[in-house]
Amino acid sequence: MKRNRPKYGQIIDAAVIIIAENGYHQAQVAKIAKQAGVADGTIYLYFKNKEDILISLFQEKMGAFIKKLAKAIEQKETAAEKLFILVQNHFFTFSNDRHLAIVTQLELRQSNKQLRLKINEVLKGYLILIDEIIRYGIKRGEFASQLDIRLTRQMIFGTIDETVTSWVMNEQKYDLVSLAPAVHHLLINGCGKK
Amino acid sequence: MKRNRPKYGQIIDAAVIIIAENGYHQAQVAKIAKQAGVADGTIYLYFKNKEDILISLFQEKMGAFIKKLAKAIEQKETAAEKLFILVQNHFFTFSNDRHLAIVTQLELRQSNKQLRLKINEVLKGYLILIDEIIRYGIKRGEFASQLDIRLTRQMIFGTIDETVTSWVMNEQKYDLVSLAPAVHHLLINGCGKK
Amino acid sequence: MKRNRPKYGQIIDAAVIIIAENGYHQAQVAKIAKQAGVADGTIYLYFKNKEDILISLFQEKMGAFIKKLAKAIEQKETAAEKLFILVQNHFFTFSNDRHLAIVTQLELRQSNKQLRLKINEVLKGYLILIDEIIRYGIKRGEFASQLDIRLTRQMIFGTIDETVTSWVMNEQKYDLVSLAPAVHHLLINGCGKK
Amino acid sequence: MKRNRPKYGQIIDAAVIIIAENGYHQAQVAKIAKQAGVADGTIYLYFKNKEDILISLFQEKMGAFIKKLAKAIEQKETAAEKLFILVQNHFFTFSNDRHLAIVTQLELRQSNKQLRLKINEVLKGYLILIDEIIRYGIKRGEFASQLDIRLTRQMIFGTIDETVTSWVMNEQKYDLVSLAPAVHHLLINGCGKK
DNA sequence: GATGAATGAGCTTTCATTCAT
DNA sequence: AATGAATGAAAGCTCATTCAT
Repeated sequence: MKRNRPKYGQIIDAAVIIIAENGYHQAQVAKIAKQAGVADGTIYLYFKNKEDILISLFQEKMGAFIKKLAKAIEQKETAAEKLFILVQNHFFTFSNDRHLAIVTQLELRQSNKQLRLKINEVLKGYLILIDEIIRYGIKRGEFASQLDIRLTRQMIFGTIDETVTSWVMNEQKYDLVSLAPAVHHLLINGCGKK
Repeated sequence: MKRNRPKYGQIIDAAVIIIAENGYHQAQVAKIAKQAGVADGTIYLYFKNKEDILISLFQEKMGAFIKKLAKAIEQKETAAEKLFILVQNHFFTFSNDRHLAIVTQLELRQSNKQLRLKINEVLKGYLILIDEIIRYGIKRGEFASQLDIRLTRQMIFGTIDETVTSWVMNEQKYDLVSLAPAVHHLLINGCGKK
Repeated sequence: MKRNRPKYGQIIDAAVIIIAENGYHQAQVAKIAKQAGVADGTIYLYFKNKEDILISLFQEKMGAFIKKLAKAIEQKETAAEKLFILVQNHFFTFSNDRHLAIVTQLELRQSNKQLRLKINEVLKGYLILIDEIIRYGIKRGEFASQLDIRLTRQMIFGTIDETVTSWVMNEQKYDLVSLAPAVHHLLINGCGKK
Repeated sequence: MKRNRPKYGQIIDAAVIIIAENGYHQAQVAKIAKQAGVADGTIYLYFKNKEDILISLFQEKMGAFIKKLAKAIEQKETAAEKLFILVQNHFFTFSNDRHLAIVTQLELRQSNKQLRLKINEVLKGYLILIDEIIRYGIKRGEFASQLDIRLTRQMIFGTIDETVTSWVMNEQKYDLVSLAPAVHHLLINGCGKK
């Protein structure tokens, strides 16, 4: 299996760095190959084409994040706690990998519709986690019973995403993780019973 | 002044149509020129370069929207009403100009960091409107006094933006404006006192 | 019309020279452009792609030759005379444009099936001329009445083509035109009544 | 001797199949290796490079054919009979190996001048057979004494070759062997005394 | 002898921008 | 002011060949 061989990960990590440092449109395959310490052609032994690098990158990095997140959420008892874990983990993960933050929040969004559809496919796993928390919260009576699941999910995801994007565009110059409680509070309020 | 001559608006309107129908990366200057009914070279009598068309497009369209929005908000008494007007106008405006919705929510986000910084410059006017509502709501005692202005603004903008983007990506197949009350409710909850 | 503007012919003539001198696989677009005295991109204002240059080249050069040939053949009374004109003109034309001879006899045959099908389309006009002479000869009683048209055409074309190809592969070091009478004699014999 | 080891023939046979089914330009070494059931690198234990496979292919296949042909021709008494055997055997051989027919008539002609010169080297053996028949026919008084050997050979080879190529390009949808008598008749006529 | 992962040179085409008319 | 023909830089991908195992 290709994705278990060391060069696979090497190339993806190189892509993250090159895209973060040069921008999406200046991230030529040749640059990525050089950063990964392989020949240009080697890239194509592991990836179908350039787009495939980007999709794989997103799948690997976000997939791992979502899996870790799902486990952490499971541990918690209340919907409020679960939502807090989600916000905090999200902020923590991107704080710890600033290159990845730039790539997912800014650069990968410059890709074409085709690629973004594949990215959304991956994101679906994340959105499902949010949906589950909302339903759980309603069932437990923590959240208002008349909540529209889709809109509430859009509020939660939109707020978190906008917060991270703002932080990245401000060149990550304040501490993101410490915002988690306040953001969580806003969201809980939004979901809460009046 | 160039922006008062008829061809200026003609070219911007052509750009909106061409980008919406062909996507950002397939919106060549030649196509825009043809749609606008001018020669390729004529574009450069009105705009410095291609990026300048896109920035101007955003300035013209969003600028007009923000101005209109500011006036409508002024009319309302309470922060909750003001926020409702903001949400509803936002949804209404994009519902009525579906080309513009595609361009601002999907296509223009594929531009490079450089361009997006300029776009954010324009958006700042919109964000200030949000900030004013939040402050006004706190001052009037409608909103919780401990609200973090920036985070709250990010929640409001993030939620609205995510809602519109989802609607565009779902090919605008449901009614966006009718979501305004529910979205407003979520946001007011988020801002509200416990 | 593009094919009437001077650069159209300029590029085709440049392609003939470059292909003849460098071979089909070493005839890069950049080389052709340079030889034609235009920019690389200019090529694409006149031709859809590289293959289109080659097809157009063949159409222009062979098309003109076939047209000229048809006129010359018309002038002659007997099938034998017509056939002689065909052989002689064929040899004469390629003798006078040695670059073209190399391109059509050697280099263009290295193209892919796709291109060769288009080339055959053009050649059809030539083969029709041969067919007409054969039918005319049979009708006039010059040629044997039981001749199979297709096979006879293949003999005539095959013989002429092989003769020219041999001459080109021998680096054109003998006089091709002076072979016309002997070749004609062979063919007439082949077609003749016993 | 390498050409006596089983993998040598295996690779050549694989090459014929791959080239016939994929075309010259789509016949990558990797594909040939896979078809032959060997590793890519193994090819280079038996052949100097890719071109060497093609030359060897032609040598092996055409060499065997020419040898067989020479023997068959020897058996016959008259030049006319010998020529008939040649035409018939030629048609028969390619009828029976349609892959080989595609490769020699269409695909190998897409090779570069270099390779075709080597191919011509092999073909020389075939052309010599033709020459011998012509000389024999003249000597025996069957053929016209003033025949130009080279031109007559070009007529014979050109006619046969064109007939086979046409048959291949028509997707081999008629019976080639049954054309032998008519083709033979044309050629004999061409060679004959008036 | 056999393998197959790795190499890296090489080329067509697009398109924003210019400038002579 | 307006035109539109001409420019030319820039990059993803293929595949014959090698060589460590």
